[in-house]
Amino acid sequence: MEPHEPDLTAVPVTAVLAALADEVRLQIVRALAEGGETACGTLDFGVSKATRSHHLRVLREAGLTRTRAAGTSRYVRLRRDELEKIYPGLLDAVLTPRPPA
Amino acid sequence: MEPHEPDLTAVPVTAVLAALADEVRLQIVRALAEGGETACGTLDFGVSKATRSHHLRVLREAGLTRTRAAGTSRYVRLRRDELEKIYPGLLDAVLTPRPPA
DNA sequence: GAGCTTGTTCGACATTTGTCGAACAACGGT
DNA sequence: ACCGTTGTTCGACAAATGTCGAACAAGCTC
Repeated sequence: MEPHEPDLTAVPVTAVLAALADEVRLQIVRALAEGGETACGTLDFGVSKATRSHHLRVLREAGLTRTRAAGTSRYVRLRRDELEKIYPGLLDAVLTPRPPA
Repeated sequence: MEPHEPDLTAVPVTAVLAALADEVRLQIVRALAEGGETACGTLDFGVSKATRSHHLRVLREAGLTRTRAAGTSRYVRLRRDELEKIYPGLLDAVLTPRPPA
């Protein structure tokens, strides 16, 4: 089945925000922003495989990531350009490790 | 009791995003962004008083709004400047009615 | 083909969240 | 002092959400 990667314009803003409003998913997004395309297995943040898979699906269905299958692995990457186009500044606002107080 | 309006730097990003990741609260934020300081009662989006009060508290405790009491009313306003300082671009990215596809 | 690796899916479960009505509190006007 | 207006708080409840282990699926290697 297709990985269900929606058109970003078809995803409600609230869904995008909700996808980012989780500590684990934010860590994933930060890792992807820094490391580019990454194998799922590399994204280990202290949760089980099942939970990680769940979070990756949420991100994917919110239009934040794309997934490419290769062998037994799956490679995930951020849809930065599209995101920047539709929600300019969003990622930067959220990704900066510690915003200047 | 004080309305519990936290220092924005003390609120985790996920809490800010979660506060924005709700349709009703987004409508409230949009109304505040457009209309400036607004009486609670004016913010009617088809939910009960109790629910509206709940949403306003979530926004306040996420550091997004400030509340001022006057008579029997309470006036709410967006903390735009602080928000812009700590999460530059966030509000704009979220507030624009329909971003250009 | 057997076995290992890599992920997804399937319940199950506890927690959180959005919603409401009702009760309560504070203030203003008559 | 009463009453109406404006909001908050208190359960209660249903729905959504994050988490896990176990089972399953798909691919690679020996």
